[in-house]
Amino acid sequence: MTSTIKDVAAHAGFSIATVSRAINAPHTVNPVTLAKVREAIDALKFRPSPLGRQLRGERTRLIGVVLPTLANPVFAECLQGIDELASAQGFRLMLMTTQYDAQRERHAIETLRAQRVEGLILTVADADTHPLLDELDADGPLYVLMHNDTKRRPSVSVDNHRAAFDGVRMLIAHGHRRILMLAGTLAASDRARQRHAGYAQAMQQAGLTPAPALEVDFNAEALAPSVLAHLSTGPARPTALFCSNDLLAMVVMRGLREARLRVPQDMSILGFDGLAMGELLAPPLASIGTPNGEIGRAAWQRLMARIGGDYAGASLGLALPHTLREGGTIAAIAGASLSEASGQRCMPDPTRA
Amino acid sequence: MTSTIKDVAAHAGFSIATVSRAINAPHTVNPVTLAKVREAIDALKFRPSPLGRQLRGERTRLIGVVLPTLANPVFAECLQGIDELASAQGFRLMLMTTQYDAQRERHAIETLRAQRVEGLILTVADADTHPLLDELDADGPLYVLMHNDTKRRPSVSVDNHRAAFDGVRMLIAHGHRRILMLAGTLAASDRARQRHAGYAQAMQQAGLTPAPALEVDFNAEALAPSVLAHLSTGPARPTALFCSNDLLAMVVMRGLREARLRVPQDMSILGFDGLAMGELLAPPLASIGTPNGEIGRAAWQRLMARIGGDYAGASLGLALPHTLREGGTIAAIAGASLSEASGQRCMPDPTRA
DNA sequence: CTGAAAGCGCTAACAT
DNA sequence: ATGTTAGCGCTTTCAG
Repeated sequence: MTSTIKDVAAHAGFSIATVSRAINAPHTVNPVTLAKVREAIDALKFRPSPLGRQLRGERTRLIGVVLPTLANPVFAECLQGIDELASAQGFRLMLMTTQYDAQRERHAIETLRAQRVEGLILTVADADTHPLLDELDADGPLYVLMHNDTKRRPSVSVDNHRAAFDGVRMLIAHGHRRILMLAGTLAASDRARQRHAGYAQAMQQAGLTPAPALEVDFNAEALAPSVLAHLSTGPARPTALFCSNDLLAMVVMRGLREARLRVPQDMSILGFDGLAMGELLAPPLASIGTPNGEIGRAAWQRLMARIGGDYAGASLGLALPHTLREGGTIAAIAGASLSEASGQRCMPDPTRA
Repeated sequence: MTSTIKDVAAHAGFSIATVSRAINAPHTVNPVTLAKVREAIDALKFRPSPLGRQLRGERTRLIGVVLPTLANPVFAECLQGIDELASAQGFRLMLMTTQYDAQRERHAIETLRAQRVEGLILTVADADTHPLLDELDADGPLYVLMHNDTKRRPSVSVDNHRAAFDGVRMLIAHGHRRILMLAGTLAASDRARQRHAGYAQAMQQAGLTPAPALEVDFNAEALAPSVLAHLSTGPARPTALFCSNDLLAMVVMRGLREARLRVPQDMSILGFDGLAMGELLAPPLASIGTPNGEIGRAAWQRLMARIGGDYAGASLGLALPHTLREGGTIAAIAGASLSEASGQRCMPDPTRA
């Protein structure tokens, strides 16, 4: 395995150029020669080193992937989707995670760039205001964003605004009037912003008053007293919570249980992400679903399109359809008209596609 | 960014060798020169290409990671642990997944090897009988296994036999006598075998008869009729199920619910993995926990030790301590003595450490 | 159809 | 302290 093209050439009795051709353009070499070279390759268990090729300035067949974390299955699923296509097409993946940290984002991109990746698939905290992406636009490599919901850059996501809007409308159709949105500490991300905007629009459209998102500490064992106060006190307490992601929704559900609030009788819960695991909860978690594997695969295809020179079709944001999973965590409030709830079937906004 | 060491040299008015030294051994160059070179580096936004270094035969600073899948949080967590240390130490990770497929395992290892990774961290289906690992032992690169529980090779895991033994003993201490083990379709893995052996030993030691593991289709929506028949019929039906992993346990819980069997009143459930998510279920899933992040980090450290030439300490299997999470999915059977349950505190077998 | 040689970006002797 | 040069493994003109 430490054998090089030189060894093969010597073993076969030809020049390294012929060996190279035998590998990369078999039809240009004499069949007899070809056979001998192949024999030598087998005998020496030779595998051409990508390093040589890469250095030679050709394609490195390397794609960088930058994700916030793998602790959230959303990203693990995306990566799974990417990996599927990548390995089928003979590309290698170089992975870096950022923990939502801007400095680590910068470092990851620089490292990958230095490694001469041919393309980059990434999820950043906030795509619109990201100077690094401007740099990438300026002098490569080509990239595609995942889950960053922006019109200004090549990306694959769902329409977060619309998705949240649909979800909250569904809560309203179930008779809820006091609906609060809960967000993780990462309220600064572009998707969190857009989900809140969707929430606000749905509320206003129904003549209700949206509230700012309430920040919840993700890693805490129980819900903070200040948060609980918002949820359980008085006649004005919310009857439904829209959580900006499923992991958060699960933590909140546990917190509520510990606070002796029943889901969904005392509080309805709507998550965002559609994690498969949510369905296994009791009651099964209602959630707005994103097709993560599909997002990963679509991001890959767009990246390949861009690398192939197809800038026109692949330069803008692509919104994949979201789904609405109506689990057991949503109760209807007495007297509500449910007629409004049906008929809204989760289409992406066509102006974004 | 497409600038090379040559460009910098030209810009600064020195030779490429001086530039190289300025980067790799700053103290050996004249401070004034150094300043000029650095200025040029900044001006051109030059970052040395790892490719050149790698080809030069130095360290590639590349580590390959081979995992069955990222859909199971167990592996995502391991990867997270690895990534933590890797990025802190300036290594890059190349990731490949195998979907438990032997051919893909082979392909992944060959690809990574061709890329000249300095080391490999992997989880394979069955470590003991794996010819590829013998090849790796023979001519590198160095590797460490994760979650493969074998004495014969460098690995980091828990003591699966002992862990299953502890867990099943706990079930027995709760008064259960008819305990069945359920396994995913991957019953062929080394860990599944050892978990079953642990189950069998605990049963026998209590004078009970172990049964072969019952295979369950992971991806099915509901439990197969044939499986349900095993679980729900007659007076000899099991009162407790030991599931070979948490994902399986969750699927089984849903299946039981649909079959109108209550957990834990009608059936107790014990999982394996200790996924954080299991605690959010209702009732919270009892499970044997593996410290996945820690396993990833330990694997990294062993690999680094081996690369550093420390073969003695890092060449054998390391078993990290498992934990026993007693969730709400386990009910006591009337008349059981619980005295036996306490006192067993999840230590790894000292002969393995 | 095959070989010789240049060069990708870099490091490390070896010279100066 | 700095420059010159060879060479890592490979692909690709350019000659034969």
